[in-house]
Amino acid sequence: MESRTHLCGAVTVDDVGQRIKVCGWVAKRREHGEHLAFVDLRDFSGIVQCVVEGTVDVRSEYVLQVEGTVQLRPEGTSNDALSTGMVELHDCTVTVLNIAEPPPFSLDERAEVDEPARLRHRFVDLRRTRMQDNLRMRAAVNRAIRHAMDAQGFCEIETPMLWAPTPEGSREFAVPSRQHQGRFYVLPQSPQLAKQLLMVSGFDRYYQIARCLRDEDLRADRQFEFTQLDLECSFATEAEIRSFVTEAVLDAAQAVLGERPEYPVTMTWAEALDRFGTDKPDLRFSMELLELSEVFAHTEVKAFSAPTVKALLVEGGGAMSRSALDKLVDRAKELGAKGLAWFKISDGGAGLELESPLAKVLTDAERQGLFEVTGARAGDLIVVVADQYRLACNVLGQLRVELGGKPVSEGPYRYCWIIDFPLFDGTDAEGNPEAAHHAFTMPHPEDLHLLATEPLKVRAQSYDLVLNGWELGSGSIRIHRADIQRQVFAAMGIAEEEGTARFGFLLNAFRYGAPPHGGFAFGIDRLVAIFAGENNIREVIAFPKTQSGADLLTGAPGELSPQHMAELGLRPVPKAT
RNA sequence: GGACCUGUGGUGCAGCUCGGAGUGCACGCCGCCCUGUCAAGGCGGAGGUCGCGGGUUCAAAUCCCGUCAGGUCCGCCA
Repeated sequence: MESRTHLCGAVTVDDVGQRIKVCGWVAKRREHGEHLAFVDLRDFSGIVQCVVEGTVDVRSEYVLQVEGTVQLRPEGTSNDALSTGMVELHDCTVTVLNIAEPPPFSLDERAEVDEPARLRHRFVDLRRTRMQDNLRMRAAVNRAIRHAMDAQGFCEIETPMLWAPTPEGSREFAVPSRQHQGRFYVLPQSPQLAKQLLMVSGFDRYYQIARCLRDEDLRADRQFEFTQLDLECSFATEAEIRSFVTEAVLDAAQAVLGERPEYPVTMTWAEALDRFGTDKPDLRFSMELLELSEVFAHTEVKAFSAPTVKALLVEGGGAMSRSALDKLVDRAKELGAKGLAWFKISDGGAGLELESPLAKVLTDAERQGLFEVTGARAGDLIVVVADQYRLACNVLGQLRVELGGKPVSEGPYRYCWIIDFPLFDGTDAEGNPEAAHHAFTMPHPEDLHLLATEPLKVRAQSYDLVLNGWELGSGSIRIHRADIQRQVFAAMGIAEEEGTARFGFLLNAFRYGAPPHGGFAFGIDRLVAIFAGENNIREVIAFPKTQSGADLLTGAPGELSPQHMAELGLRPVPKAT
């Protein structure tokens, strides 16, 4: 005899009359004296009500097997909130499979629980419907992605977790070697180099749902360990690669949301920055950046004497209090702006009027230009940042989301592709351009001639996928030819020997017939969080770490025994005081 | 590395400005009552190092300084 015949949430009116067995945890017990008691039994699928004619010695979260007869509930006692609300179990034989202490917090969905408490008792927290649903949704997303990649001819290949230190962008986790004391493996920040080697090997289309590790500070959307769909393919154009990824993310959405989101729009990096002030625009709302540079081109106002003057129109923002505006100014400064000018718009009878510390110093033409460009109406607020172009865009782009946006997880789901990124993003301490993506990114063919002369103007064949203002991932066409790689290294001030030292095994492999190739990787944690309606990826990770990188359940990071340390050739350094 | 917010019985909160006995609310827990409830209901009870340390004061959950933990963000994250 099997121990259960039905899942709790799957008992229906079709089962009426049958003798069935269910297993689960006691969600709730309601006693009505010595003749009647109700036990709500819960498993991941839902709750079924068991009617006990008498008393029953069970408590919350006891683990039970209940054998009972399915009956329709008496007239007027059905419960619409339950999938099984029309039925209940009678003549129950209750077997206590295990007792349980009272849970450390309520498992009821309506209860708000302190996150540290949830993390300390994650095994209980994961019993809750929310977490069950999130992790099962994650499994469904993985399944859909695997299916999509398989259907598009990709081959799943695993790559090592113990890899060689290859200083790239992010800080790597190091693993000391026992057999080679004083030497270290690192955990991969991504399978980037491995998958490029696989292209040289002729695997043509590779993918992997890969764990990546980066020893950088944590955020709501960042954990040390995260999971990416990592893919690479040979002999494919940039557009083809984006199409492969698009299929995967649209299929994933369809699998868990039941409908296919709009096909992603494609926008250049330059356009995204100009219109939305960011390379990860949230396209669910407009409120685009407004260009005031012309209006203030010859201004006497010091605050606006800058290469770029841009603004946001906050409809209805005129109602903001002075202290709220002060906070906004502080926020702009935190984001790097020198300041933030604001103008409340009101109707003065004879036309629109400005209320602002700067209202008096504007000329009539500037005032007029401000109204014309923004199209502001009474009750609105205009905020203005004047600065270098990139900075002004970035600050307003961030404020745009904070003033007009909504949580990332709320629909609709608006994917977009951002293309034509700059190859280099600023310069390092020695004035050398730094790779925006990585050092193997293929320059835009039309811009190759600028590499030596104006490297910061070179566009890259790289592309990001963005969903509702979150960067899901990025990819690029890689450099497969040694001559172009030399040019890029030269532009970055990397001597040939240095490039060889850092990436030697890859460059060496490229000498043996590297095909043209490119790829992509996107964060599955972020994708699932958005689909699950969560604003934090910890909610879609079974055992996440806190912002300081601690695991409150296991106590990690922990200490090693002196013996273990010695075996690894490690000696604790006294803490600096 | 930095900014801000939070920390009060098992859980969620109030109390903190303006110092006066661990004061209050809801849930949970324990006991009793209750034959149709479903976040059941009624009565009773237990449960506290107010994160920790120091300072001010006759007196500190409350004011000050430091520190720890958690969160959000800046830096960082090719």
